[in-house]
Amino acid sequence: MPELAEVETVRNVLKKRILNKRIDKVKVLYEKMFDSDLKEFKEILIGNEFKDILRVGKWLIFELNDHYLLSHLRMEGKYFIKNSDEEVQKHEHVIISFTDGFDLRYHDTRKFGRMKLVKKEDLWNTEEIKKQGKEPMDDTLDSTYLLDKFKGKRLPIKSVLLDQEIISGLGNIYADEVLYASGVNPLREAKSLNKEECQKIIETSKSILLKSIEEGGTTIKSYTSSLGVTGNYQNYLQVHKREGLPCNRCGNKITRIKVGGRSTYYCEKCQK
DNA sequence: AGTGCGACCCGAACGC
DNA sequence: TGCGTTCGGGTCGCAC
Repeated sequence: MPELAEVETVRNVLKKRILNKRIDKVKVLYEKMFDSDLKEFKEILIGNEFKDILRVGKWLIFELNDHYLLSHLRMEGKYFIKNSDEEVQKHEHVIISFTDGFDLRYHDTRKFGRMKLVKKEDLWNTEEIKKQGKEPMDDTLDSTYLLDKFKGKRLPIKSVLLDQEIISGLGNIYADEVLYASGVNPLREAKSLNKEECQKIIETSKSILLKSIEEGGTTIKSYTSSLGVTGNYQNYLQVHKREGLPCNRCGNKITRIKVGGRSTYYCEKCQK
């Protein structure tokens, strides 16, 4: 489940491998992956090269000459670098071949990921990008901002942390970890959080994401990739996927419940 | 506007 | 063993 830390890891790894290489061929095997015109997509990519890779929230942004290619990995999207003569595997939906004989291949078992091409000048007017809230690492994310966003919200704080329009980058794993580290019960109405608790959420989400990026993200479902994107942060998880195991703070058993249809792990004793 | 829920997907896990 | 069923999880779109 790529969240901000995993997407950042993919960005860092890809940057070392695909920048400034001429694109020779493009093959799209699952067209619904695209929100933009497929023919135009191929025309623009062929002969072009990736100049840089950026990231906004969980969106990967490949910079071309006059365009950006936006890519969202959703649940299980992965990028592989493979030799062009290697057989195309099941679930490889987009294949971008470079003139040096290597491919960038997008692999997505569940086909949830999306790609979209936008003109450079339109990037910040693109709906998907424009609506992203502040990232935990953004120094302008403060308790005033959060209190304002939480105002009047009766939804459980867990669900609100997953809302990318408020804080951008948290997913189901880190939302649980942040709430545990903040000592906040996931079921609390967002509007009930005070300034100190908001502050705590900001601090812990920043430190948890930074630590996770340092560790190369979290690998829950183990997979091997030719990119070597196999993170270590799963070794640091305090509550996620730890149902029935003792809380590292108080020894109480970690509980698993459903919040807004999502699995949520927390300690009933430590999180008030 | 805020909220709730099914749909999109498919492999893995589960139940019998 | 083998088969059918359920689950998961980010985001969108629709209904209330």
